[in-house]
Amino acid sequence: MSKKLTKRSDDYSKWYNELVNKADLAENSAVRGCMVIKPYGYAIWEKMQAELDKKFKETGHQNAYFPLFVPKSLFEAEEKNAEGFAKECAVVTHYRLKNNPDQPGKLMVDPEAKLEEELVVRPTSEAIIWSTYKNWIQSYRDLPIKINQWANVVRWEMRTRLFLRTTEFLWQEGHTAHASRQEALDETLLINDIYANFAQNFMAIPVIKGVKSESERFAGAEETYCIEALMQDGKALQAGTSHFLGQNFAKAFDVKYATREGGLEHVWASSWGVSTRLMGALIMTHSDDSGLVLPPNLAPIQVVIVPIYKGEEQLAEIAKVAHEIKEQLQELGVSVKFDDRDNVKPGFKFNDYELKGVPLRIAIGPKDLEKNQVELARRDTLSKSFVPKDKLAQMIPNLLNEIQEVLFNKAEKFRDEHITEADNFDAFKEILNSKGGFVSAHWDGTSETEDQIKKATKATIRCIPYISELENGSCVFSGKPSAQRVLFAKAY
RNA sequence: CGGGGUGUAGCGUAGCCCGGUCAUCGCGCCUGCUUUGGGAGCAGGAGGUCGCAGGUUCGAAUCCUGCCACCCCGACCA
Repeated sequence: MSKKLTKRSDDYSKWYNELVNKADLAENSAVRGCMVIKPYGYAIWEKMQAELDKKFKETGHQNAYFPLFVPKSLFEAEEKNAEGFAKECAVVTHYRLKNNPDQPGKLMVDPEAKLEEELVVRPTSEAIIWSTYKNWIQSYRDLPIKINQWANVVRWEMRTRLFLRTTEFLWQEGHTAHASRQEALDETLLINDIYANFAQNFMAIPVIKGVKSESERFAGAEETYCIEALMQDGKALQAGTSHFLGQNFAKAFDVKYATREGGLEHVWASSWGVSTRLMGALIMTHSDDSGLVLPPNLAPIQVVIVPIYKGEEQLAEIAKVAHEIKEQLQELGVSVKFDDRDNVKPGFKFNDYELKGVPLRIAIGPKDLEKNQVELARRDTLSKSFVPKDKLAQMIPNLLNEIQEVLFNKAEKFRDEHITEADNFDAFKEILNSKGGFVSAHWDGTSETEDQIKKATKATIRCIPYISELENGSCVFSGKPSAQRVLFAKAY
């Protein structure tokens, strides 16, 4: 296997897979379509979790946990939701194995141990949660309920891809119940904003907030809001969704509350989630041919110190300086690793931390000790400079902020350059085939047209952006009147 | 479930058409010495039911049959 990473431009999928492996983020497991998230990858996910969790709690949400298994009868209660997920459910039908009489040493499913009712492994938790909320809600005094759960879900997809689409994935899913339509809608939008801010400010991933078209809407929702990001290969990625569920689940599970006025009404709901798919977005937004590039906010290691030395005495001298620097920086809240492994050479370490996307690298050698300086290298620009040792503490926090900003600006510029208007279908197709990215075009509002466009180009409506201004035009496909542009793209 | 492809060491592979010291090479791993300012060098070493089961043959990784697994392209999709 080559030491070098495949170039992004040569084979984007191959580059992506190699990067995920070589940066020590995750690997395919022997289990169909599932992945193993390795410690380094998981550390990044934990950073995301911590930040999101903080935001949810700041806005009055609480964490809870609901069962993995959903009895089929509950699962099917909300018909549209059930229908939407039916084709990708793992189902538990038996609860016991036994020795196989025909093949000694092998086990078989015990036909005697068939479940009365099959259990669906949750592809999403609305059903199990709403069957529980029914017991929790009687009066307007019980509302709102604003709960989030960190969990795994299973969707038996035909084709999988590390982080972007795996059979099992980790996510958070929020499920709220409210006394009024407006309150539930406000919640839905609030969360979409939280997602957008998180993506942009924390992950440095520019996103477009919008509404899904009917055919892309969550099964069982009245409206799906989303954030859409653009990857370096010109394909769009849905990075998060927030659904306004109306009273669909309340009706399906008969969840009513006594109003202040003495009436009895169904409650209003929202649900929302982001998943480990965001890891994929992170990789495909910032990485380069040298590997992962992590925004400082997400980097488990923000600064790595690599010693360059001959012999143990020299290492000891360098280690003394390295530890000084490390302590100084840690007091400022910067996470630092001093890599004094003796079994790999400095050059290997340089490459390794570049692959892993560590934002800043400090190299200290004998020449630096003499001059009281260090070599400081930036991952985002791959540039190096010599910095007086005493300046580091004041420089580095600022530099980390700067890198965070630079990464966002760079990604935003790329994204903006890849939003192209098309006013006829030939231009539409041409844009998709050449530069890719989002195509901003008029659409007549029908699912039929969307479907035809998808068949012809593989592009779908990613969203109807919030900011899309009303503008009279005619549909790029059917020529029928349209009131605003929507964003099309090929998507992951 | 349709169409195409692949199974050889932990990973990536050569060999297969044309059966016969063919089990090849690279990475990784182990030991030793020398190295350390951009993925170390040299020497030695360990590691294989050639996917599984049959068949043809004096002889099969190689040919034939069946099975299994995986991958890619579609349908599906956070």
